[in-house]
Amino acid sequence: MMTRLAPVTESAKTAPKTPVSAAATHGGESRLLVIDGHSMAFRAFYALPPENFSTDSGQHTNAVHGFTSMLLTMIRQQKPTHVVVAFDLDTPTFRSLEYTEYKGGRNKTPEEFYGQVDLIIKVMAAMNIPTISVDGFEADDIIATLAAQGEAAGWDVLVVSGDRDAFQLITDKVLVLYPKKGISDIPPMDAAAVEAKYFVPPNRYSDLAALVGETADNLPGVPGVGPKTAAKWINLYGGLDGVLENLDSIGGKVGESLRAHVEDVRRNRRLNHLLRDMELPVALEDTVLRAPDREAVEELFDALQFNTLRKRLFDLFGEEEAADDGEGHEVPRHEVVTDAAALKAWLDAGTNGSGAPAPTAVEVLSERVGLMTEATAVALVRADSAAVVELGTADEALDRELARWLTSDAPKVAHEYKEALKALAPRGLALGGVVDDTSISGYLIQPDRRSYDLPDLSQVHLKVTFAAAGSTGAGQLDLGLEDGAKFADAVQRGYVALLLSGHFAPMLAERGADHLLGELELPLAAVLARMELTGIEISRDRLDTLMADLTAAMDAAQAAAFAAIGHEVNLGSPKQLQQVLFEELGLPKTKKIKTGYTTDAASLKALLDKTGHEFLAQLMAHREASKLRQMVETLKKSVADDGRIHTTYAQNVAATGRLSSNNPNLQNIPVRSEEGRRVRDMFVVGAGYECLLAADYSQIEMRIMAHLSGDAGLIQAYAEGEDLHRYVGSHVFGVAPGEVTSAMRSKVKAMSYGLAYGLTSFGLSKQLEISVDEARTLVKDYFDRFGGVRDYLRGVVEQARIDGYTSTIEGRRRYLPDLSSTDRQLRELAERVALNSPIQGSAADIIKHAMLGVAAELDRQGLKSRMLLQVHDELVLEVWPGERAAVEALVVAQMGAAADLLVPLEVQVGVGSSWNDAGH
DNA sequence: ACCTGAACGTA
DNA sequence: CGTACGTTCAGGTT
Repeated sequence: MMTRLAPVTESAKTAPKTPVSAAATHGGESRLLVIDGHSMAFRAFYALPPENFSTDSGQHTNAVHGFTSMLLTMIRQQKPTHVVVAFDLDTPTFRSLEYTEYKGGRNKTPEEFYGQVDLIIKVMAAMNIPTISVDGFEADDIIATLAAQGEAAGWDVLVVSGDRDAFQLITDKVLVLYPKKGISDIPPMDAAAVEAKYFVPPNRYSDLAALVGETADNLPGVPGVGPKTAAKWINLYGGLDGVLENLDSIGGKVGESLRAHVEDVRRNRRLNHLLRDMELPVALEDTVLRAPDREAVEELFDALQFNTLRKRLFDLFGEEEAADDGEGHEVPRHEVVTDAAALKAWLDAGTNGSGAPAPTAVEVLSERVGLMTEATAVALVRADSAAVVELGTADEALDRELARWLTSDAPKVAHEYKEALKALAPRGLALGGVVDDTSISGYLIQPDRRSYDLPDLSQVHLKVTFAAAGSTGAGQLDLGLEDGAKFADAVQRGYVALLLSGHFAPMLAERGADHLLGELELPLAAVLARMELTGIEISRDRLDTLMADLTAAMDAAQAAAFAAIGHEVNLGSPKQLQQVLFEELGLPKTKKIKTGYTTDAASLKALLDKTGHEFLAQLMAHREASKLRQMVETLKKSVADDGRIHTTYAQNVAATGRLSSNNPNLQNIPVRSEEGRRVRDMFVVGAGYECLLAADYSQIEMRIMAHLSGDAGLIQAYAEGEDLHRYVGSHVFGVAPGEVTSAMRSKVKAMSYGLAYGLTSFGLSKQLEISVDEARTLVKDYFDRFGGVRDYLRGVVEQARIDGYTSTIEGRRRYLPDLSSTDRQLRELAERVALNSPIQGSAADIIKHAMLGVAAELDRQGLKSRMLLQVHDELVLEVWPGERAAVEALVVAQMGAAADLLVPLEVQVGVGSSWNDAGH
């Protein structure tokens, strides 16, 4: 069994950089890297946007760039001694001659891909890496033959392919690197991984594929037979031959199906069998990894405009580039530190330098324990050396030394600091002195990215593609990598975080965002970690009762709905509902959507009012009950062993600066409906505590609007403590405050909030069910009275167009390039975003400050009460007996003082034994 | 196995 | 044709 997937040295302190050519010649073991050229070129093509990679002459190079980058990463990580790339030809193969539809039905090759394979072959030639293609055969056969030859010679073989047929090659000596997505995530598949995924050993994979079929190759399998059924048969009869011999003993519909398609299966098996005994034009020994042809690389990479890749290539092969800036992306080797003295020596070596000590990256390795994670080792990475400390070794001196340093002010860089804290906590370890978390600094620089994974950030900001070697984050497949590979992977991640941190620092400074990172987000991460670890208590009794009630309500509504139309239908399927509502019952059509006509709640309500059809009433009742039931079911599943729910807050998801909550989402627990509030009633005070306390800001977004706009009228209203909507209503409608009717008040309320979202007259008319003209007049009257608001809103968009971004009161930016888009829809959306972001974002800034204040004050006063939840403008705390008054006072004080606005920040507080009771 | 759209809960 | 999210399901595609 080959286990080492990345180089590990235990005593490499003196050799931080190891050119591959040296690695290739020392030691007796040979490692062959075989690459499926076309499939990886395609992966690279789809992983990188073609528009970002082209030469001045217009030749697209995204596939070439991605392929080369992937190859360099592979060579660096896997340290092969031999490398070869196999390509398909366009000519017919023995497979397409037997079965003309083979690989048919594929989409046409995109235009941008043309010519890139030829360029890849040229790059390989310049790198002195042999490429092989053989007329009449596929790359897969070449690969299989090479793997067989390598294995026969006693070598380790790594096959890089995006084609699943390669799985049949896996043995103790042969691993397949199969890209999961793109080219940055290529986990190794070994026999265990194949079995885990397909339930058969690798040598039976082709049997399975023959039964199931392979859409990519246009090979249909047996209808109704998926991997599970196929694996069952194969394991029962000892392979496909056994299955075919026992055709008649397989019963059921699938058995019939199999007998009807047995010829397809035989054909599939013939076609997916890979040849392992081809005559190849290149001998195994000729694939030895040599130094690249420097001149050829220079010339070719000049033409391709590959400057970063050129540097990486020469760094990798140990050739010094002229004027090396010392920033070569070479991951330092690591040592596994096993005693306190060695750890201290390593740590001291990093702090002895003159001037300010350079930060050390801290990457925590962890394993899942139930719903929680627990640290198993810590990787410490500096620019030129790295150390790994395993936890739980029972070496107390080592543990003490590590704990001392982790807690100390020694500057540290992390990626996902909060997760590190949560993993370290169960081992009694803290983490101090963290000066950067690249998942957060990356977010502050560019808050609307989808992902802040290290590979993504690295690709975007450093232009370095690096492949995650294996199990990294939680929830990923643990392929049973040896510790060494995991450590090397963690060191690599730490190293990339270190590079990113250095890259981000000047960007943050330039934006004036240092304080957002250092004084807001990083301290907040520690507060959030504690909240997440604490969780909130759930009442089992209430949960079970509610489940039962909702199930009964759902079933009753479903039965009544079926009775109303005389047959069954999937009430959860919009498609089937459309059929029933608009075709069967012939009800009037609702608003058009992509897939037909909407069946959303508002439309159903309108239809019910119009027609009074019983089905509609029952459908709506069913929707509400099943929705709630599903929510309760999900909550039930996320109750941990301690009887509490531990959500996870994301600090880098909402582009405005808000937190988001997931697993489960505790920021969307119902509150409006009576039934919904029963869900909120399941959240109760924990044993030993006195009550829950909920504190929320009153109208924080409107107050921010008043502050930002400086509108005298709004400021006065808040200063006088008036009912804001009543006050505004009296001015807009020109009546005395006492004469503002509830209809007037709700119109004004809708408009006030709408303005903060970039509401249009059209939208307002829709919401208030008035004419557009009426809405327009309302807006005009509003702005006549509150001109500051109009001027502010207008100014925000203008300024954002000039600057390219909006800012919150703390200087949190959101970039809005679409403000200058020629696409009207995009542009107007960006305008609404520009209106909303400073308001929503400033509210987020404020409550984040409040959380830091509350946490600090609880701590300072030595109280045992604790913060549990944040819901955008609300905090929920668990109060220790006797601390209620003190907690209430400090929460009000800290939330109220979280920002210095032109209007007061009002805080409402409630207490109770459940979250619902504490609300108001 | 993965993705998208519709729907709906919150602020 | 107000903003910001997360989750679920169905239905469609690997």
